[in-house]
Amino acid sequence: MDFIHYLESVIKVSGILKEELHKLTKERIVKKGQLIIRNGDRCADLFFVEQGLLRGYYYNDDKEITNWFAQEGEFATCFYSFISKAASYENIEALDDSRLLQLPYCSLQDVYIRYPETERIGRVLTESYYIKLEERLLSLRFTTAKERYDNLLVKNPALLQGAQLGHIASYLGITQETLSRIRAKH
Amino acid sequence: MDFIHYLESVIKVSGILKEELHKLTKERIVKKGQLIIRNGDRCADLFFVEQGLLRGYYYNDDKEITNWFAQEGEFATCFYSFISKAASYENIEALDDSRLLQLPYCSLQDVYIRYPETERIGRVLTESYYIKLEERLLSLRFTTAKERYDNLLVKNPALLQGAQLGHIASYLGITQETLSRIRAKH
DNA sequence: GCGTTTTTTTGACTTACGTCAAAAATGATG
DNA sequence: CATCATTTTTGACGTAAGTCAAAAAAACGC
Repeated sequence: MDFIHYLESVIKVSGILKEELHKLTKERIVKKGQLIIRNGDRCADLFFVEQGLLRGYYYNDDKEITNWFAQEGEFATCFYSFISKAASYENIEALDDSRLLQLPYCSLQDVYIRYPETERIGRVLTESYYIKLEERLLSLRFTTAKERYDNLLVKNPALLQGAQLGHIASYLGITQETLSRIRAKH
Repeated sequence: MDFIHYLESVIKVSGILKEELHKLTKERIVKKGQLIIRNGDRCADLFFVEQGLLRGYYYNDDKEITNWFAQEGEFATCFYSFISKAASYENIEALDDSRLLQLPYCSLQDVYIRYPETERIGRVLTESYYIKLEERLLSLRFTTAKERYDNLLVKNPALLQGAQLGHIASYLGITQETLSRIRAKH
């Protein structure tokens, strides 16, 4: 799924807008292990993963906590920083050699103003991310560590290949040790 | 803070749009204890609390879990149901005699289409609710029960008047018993 | 004001998961 | 392929908060 196709699934994208977006958007190739956003910096770009895998994480009490993964065909950004223009508390790291599209905040705002119909994309996307976050909160609060792991195993087995145990564990809200014990019992 | 003033803080609201919104919006008076949305029903309205206090809650394992409170000047809806048109898993209850403004989903969609600049309100509002939810998740995950209570005490003392202990407790992600013990130690 | 229901508190006990530490497995590098 | 670093597993023990149950306090209806 490429960027323009994704947008076309949400709104009609005119030829002019397509061209405009193509101009504003920059392709970026990153290597496995590369840090794309460092916490403390402002995250002023919206990324779209064309190929590869990204991880958003932060530190809590000196421990790395993975907040999200972005797989091919998904958006990625430090949402809080991107929206509020404040410094990011998250880091973004490439877990694989990846090809990204990069759209600066100011370009996006510009598009919003010049093509008001794009506000709809922003709204619909944000709504869908809200729903996902709500589901995540419910799952962290009311399901056991094992249920969350089993659920991920079913819903996103690809992730368990690309990311390592510690990343998955903190993403699921548990320690590495606990996840290892869960796996040991099949 | 009334509805129109709130909107005006986000975008310019033309006279025509104001009138339009006034026409589409219905005032609704509800009594303390009244159920406004029942889970299983679709929540097809966006509410704005002009006066009073609402509570959104759901059941998990036969236990009531308070998901949010909406105080004066705030919006309230079963977000998931409102966005997706699916049945709501939440209930909405008035914790006080309240005066609400009620805007139906279809009217809102209509406004979005006829006044594209309002998409911006939808987007900005959703963004701000996303950030709040993110903060909520972090707080549930990384702070102790006592820290969460102390924090609420500072940030929203009014809530501790209007709502009862059980509501507050499940909102903070703890049991009533635990919250009672926290309070006992000043 | 008195009895009934609802809400809050207190107590004894349980539990899922965390912590700390060390061993085993895996993988990268010259 | 031997070495060193990183990742995963295993073990012993700790703890914040949950559960169940019953008493105390507050709120409500008549």
